[in-house]
Amino acid sequence: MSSTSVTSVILGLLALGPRSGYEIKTTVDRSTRFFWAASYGQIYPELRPLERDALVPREDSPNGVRARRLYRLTDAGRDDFRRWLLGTETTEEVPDDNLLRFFFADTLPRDEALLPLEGRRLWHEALAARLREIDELPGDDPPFVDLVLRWGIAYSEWGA
Amino acid sequence: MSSTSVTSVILGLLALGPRSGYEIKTTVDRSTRFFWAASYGQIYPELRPLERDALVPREDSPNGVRARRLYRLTDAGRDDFRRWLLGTETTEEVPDDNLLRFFFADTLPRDEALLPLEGRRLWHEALAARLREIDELPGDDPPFVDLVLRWGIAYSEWGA
DNA sequence: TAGTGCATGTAATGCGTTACATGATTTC
DNA sequence: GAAATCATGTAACGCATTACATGCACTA
Repeated sequence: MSSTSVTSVILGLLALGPRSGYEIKTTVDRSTRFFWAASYGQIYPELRPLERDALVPREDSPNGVRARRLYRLTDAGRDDFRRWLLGTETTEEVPDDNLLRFFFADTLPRDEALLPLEGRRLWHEALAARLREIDELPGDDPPFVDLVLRWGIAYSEWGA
Repeated sequence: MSSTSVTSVILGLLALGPRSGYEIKTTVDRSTRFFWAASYGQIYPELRPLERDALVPREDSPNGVRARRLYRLTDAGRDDFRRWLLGTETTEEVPDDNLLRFFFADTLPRDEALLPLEGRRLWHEALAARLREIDELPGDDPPFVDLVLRWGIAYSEWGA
């Protein structure tokens, strides 16, 4: 399975309940859009290989009369998703993966649900440390440039 | 002049002092990288039209012996940059422009330097309002999805 | 009955990153 | 004298957005 963010998000949304491609898109637009967006051009093509890997077998189930394809997670798919969700590959730099895991934390049982949250916190701390490092070395930065750095530091620290 | 972010950033860095393409890249890597990055593939090609528009006439000035092209802002370029910096086109959704204006605020005289900061605050408030709106309508979201929304709201409110 | 929303998909387009080419110069 | 850094640039590639094509169904 290809491991881009789209894959994980699709799997995650299907873990919350069966959906069509169209619904995946609208859900993303309502929820993660502010930090992570997706377009039909990503979603529909990605559904194909996911079917192939037996992760999401589709059921042609017309809702009322209108034709649409509902996708549902198989156990294998649920496992794959769980593996991603509990994964901790520190994707240094980009906050996406961290936030997305955070976002899907409630698909986990109660006693594990805090792990993604913890991962996010660790990432925040790592970022804060790196920014502080930069802030302390040369010293020839104009005031506002420095302010943005401080803002970044404060922002990271606030994530705890 | 094309009005992508690269343009503004190049202009902004040159407003802080003359630089070469290489130095523009390294400066960006040290400073804005965490929220806005640029590659040679963007920087060097963009320098050409900026020259054409007489914004940044280059001077072939070997530093010591090594050949490099220093770029300096013309008055016209400074004006263009100032116009962008004080601009308030609310680029709804994407925080980049806001943060970048924030970042370059110290190229402005003291009495105007707070304007970009204010712009950033307004953007934060607008975002917070929108998230709160979303948070309040349907109500069928699982707990952590809601938590992320609340996180977004808190984050936005914190920007004040 | 005209317009909007549901629904699936693909092709074109745009844009940024990665990788490469090239060469001088400092540093170890 | 080898490796790292300074320095400028371009071509290929990958990937996501935009726009388009298509058609049914609900609603004003």
